[in-house]
Amino acid sequence: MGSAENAVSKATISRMPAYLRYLKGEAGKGVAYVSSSAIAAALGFSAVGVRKDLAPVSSQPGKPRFGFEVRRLIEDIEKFLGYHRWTNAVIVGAGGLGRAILAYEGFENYGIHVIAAFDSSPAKVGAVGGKPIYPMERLKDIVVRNSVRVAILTVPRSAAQEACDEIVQAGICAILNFAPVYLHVPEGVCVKYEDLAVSLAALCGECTEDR
Amino acid sequence: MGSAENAVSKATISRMPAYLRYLKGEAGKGVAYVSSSAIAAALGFSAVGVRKDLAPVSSQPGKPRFGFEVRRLIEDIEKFLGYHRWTNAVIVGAGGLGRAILAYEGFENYGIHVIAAFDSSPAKVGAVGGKPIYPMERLKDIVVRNSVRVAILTVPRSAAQEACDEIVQAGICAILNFAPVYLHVPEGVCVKYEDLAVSLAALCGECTEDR
DNA sequence: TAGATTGTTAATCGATTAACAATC
DNA sequence: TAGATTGTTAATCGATTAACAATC
Repeated sequence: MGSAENAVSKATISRMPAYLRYLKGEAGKGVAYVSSSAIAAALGFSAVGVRKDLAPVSSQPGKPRFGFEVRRLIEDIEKFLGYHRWTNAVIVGAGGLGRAILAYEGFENYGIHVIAAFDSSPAKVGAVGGKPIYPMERLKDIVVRNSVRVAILTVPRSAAQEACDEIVQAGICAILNFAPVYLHVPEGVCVKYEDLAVSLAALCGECTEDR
Repeated sequence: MGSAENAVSKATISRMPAYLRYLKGEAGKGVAYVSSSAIAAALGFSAVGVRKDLAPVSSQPGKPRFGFEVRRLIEDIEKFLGYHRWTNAVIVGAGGLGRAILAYEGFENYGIHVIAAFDSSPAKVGAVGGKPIYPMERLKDIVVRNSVRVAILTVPRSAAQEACDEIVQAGICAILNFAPVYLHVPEGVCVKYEDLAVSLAALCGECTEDR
């Protein structure tokens, strides 16, 4: 529990979701054990790399001749990634994307409760998929009362910085930003840019590059 | 034009969108020149790193005492990232997320035309934001006719692999996958996992970690 | 036992940082 | 000119790969 984390590199952490996806797929097919080389082949990594990644995360060493126990490893990675601590999140901006995310149920698997959305337009107030959409005025109140730490920002580009300021004002410390704008935030607040167009453009690039 | 790219590292490329976002923000404020140290401070990078990143991309070296010309640099980075070559894309799965993305106009800035969506349910056929939603049967035909190379997969988890197979069958070579499932694809097809829950969970982690 | 697979130590590779000369 | 800022060469750092002993 020391502050010097047990030396798991960022690169390793970034690969964990890929392991998790693959392992869940195998578990679904009823596979009980999987070797590092099988994982590596499926994911395009090296087998040694896989073992090195899994070593500090797995609660039980892999068994020579068998490999890793799939179910147990899934459990370990989820625990490692913190999917077992629950976090409350809100959505700011109830347009098409915001509403789609509000209705999406997949977050629960990752220990995230998306509890509500907010929009400055009164016309948008209401509910989607059983979850409420409130007017912006209520943001701070609800954030504080539910100790929400994370916001998903899905307003149009032009409204992004203003909405961001309100979010920060409400006391939120992490923003997943879908607006393609650079956001100015005070120190201590982290922003992750989830720019669909950039992702897609990058993919196009990769696709074209190797021919 | 040689196949050995002019040595721009992957790490450098991954930072380009951040530069672009920041520069566009400054351009919007009317700033004409910006120094590497200003960029670095705003983005949390090192000034030397910024200069090294920009050197191979910028068509004109930075001017001592001034820095880089904002407008020109934006132009250069966009060109470098290929936002000027147009690519056609389609969406597979016209649920909430698929429709939201279909209606989203931001892709045009990145040289991407999202031309249509497809869904296996006849009830979903129609249009959103002036763009058509076709039945899945028409996928291959339209992909071939418009030489679509990229697909955005927004079907539910359970339908993902099957839809993916159809996409690959239609001749697409890159998939942006929003379903939280590991996809099996033939060699040469690249898949990017855009797992909202993972992004959000990672953000929560970062947010919690440093206290 | 024999063989497959693991975990670890050492070597390589790539990217970042530090130091400094070049330039407007 | 003086000073701020650039681009580049060398040193450091971190992550990946290679080699190999340990294990069921």
